[in-house]
Amino acid sequence: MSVNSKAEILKTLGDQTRLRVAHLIAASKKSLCVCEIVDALKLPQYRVSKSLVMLRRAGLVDVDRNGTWGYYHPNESEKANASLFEFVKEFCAGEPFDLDIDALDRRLKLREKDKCVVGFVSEKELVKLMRKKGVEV
Amino acid sequence: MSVNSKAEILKTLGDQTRLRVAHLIAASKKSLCVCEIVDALKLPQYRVSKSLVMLRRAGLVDVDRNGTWGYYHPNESEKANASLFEFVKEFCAGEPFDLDIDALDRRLKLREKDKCVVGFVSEKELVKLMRKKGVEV
DNA sequence: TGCCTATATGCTTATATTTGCATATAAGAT
DNA sequence: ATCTTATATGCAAATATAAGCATATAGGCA
Repeated sequence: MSVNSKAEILKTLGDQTRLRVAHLIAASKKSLCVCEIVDALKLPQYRVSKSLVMLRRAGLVDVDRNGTWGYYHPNESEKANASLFEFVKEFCAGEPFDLDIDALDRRLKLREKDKCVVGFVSEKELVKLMRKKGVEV
Repeated sequence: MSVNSKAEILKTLGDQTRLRVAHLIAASKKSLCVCEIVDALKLPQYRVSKSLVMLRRAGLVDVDRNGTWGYYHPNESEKANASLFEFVKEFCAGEPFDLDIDALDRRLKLREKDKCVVGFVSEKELVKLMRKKGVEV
């Protein structure tokens, strides 16, 4: 791989939004739906969406589409990515990034049969839905 | 460390010139003098110099100054950097980056008592000096 | 003193990037 | 068919960045 494409990968990760998104995808064992990422990071949808496009262009993530819903996960077809995502996880270990993971984990509790079944939800709605579902808030 | 400064580190590495410079510093066991880097990468001096400033600002490298000469090495005072440089070495392992290492190794043969004693030298001069010194070209 | 040489830096231009907003697309439900 | 919802994208403005060249600084040496 050229010097340029290696640099391009790091540049893509070198942005707050994209790094948080990539870290979430790296750290989560599941494929993540866009609205789950949006809610976990509390960022505008278009920003997450654009970040995902760039991560995809850099060959880092891939998407499984299921109707309108898109599930993002590390792109395993590039075998170098395994260690890259390991690095991202380690590099982002600790305080500020952990909070994203926590928020994601809560949000994932709304899944049914391991699939996302709601779109964006505010914190208030999230709590309401968790109560209704009977999961720990 | 904030999300921002982590992203900043990756952004700093996400540039062809800076990545090549960082890789050279990561892969070399020795502190490298600016002119050695310039010659190994065959890039304009100001470009290498500016790259080093940015790598330093990002906390990645540090310099020991010896008169006009500057010797750059990984900044060990940030303990997270050890694994970061390990990553850079692995990430850049292989073809295009290896050529930089080869060029550096040749250039380092001109050192005396492990110190750089010449400034920029062209390929032609390099060969001449190596012959004069009696080292393998 | 004045001249080299190693390295850093200021300035300019061209180009890229980020952000935000509005809107498009497209699938599903009523 | 229409409405809603999930996701993507086009555009404009503000800002940042990279590249190149010229020049500054500053140490060592004649």
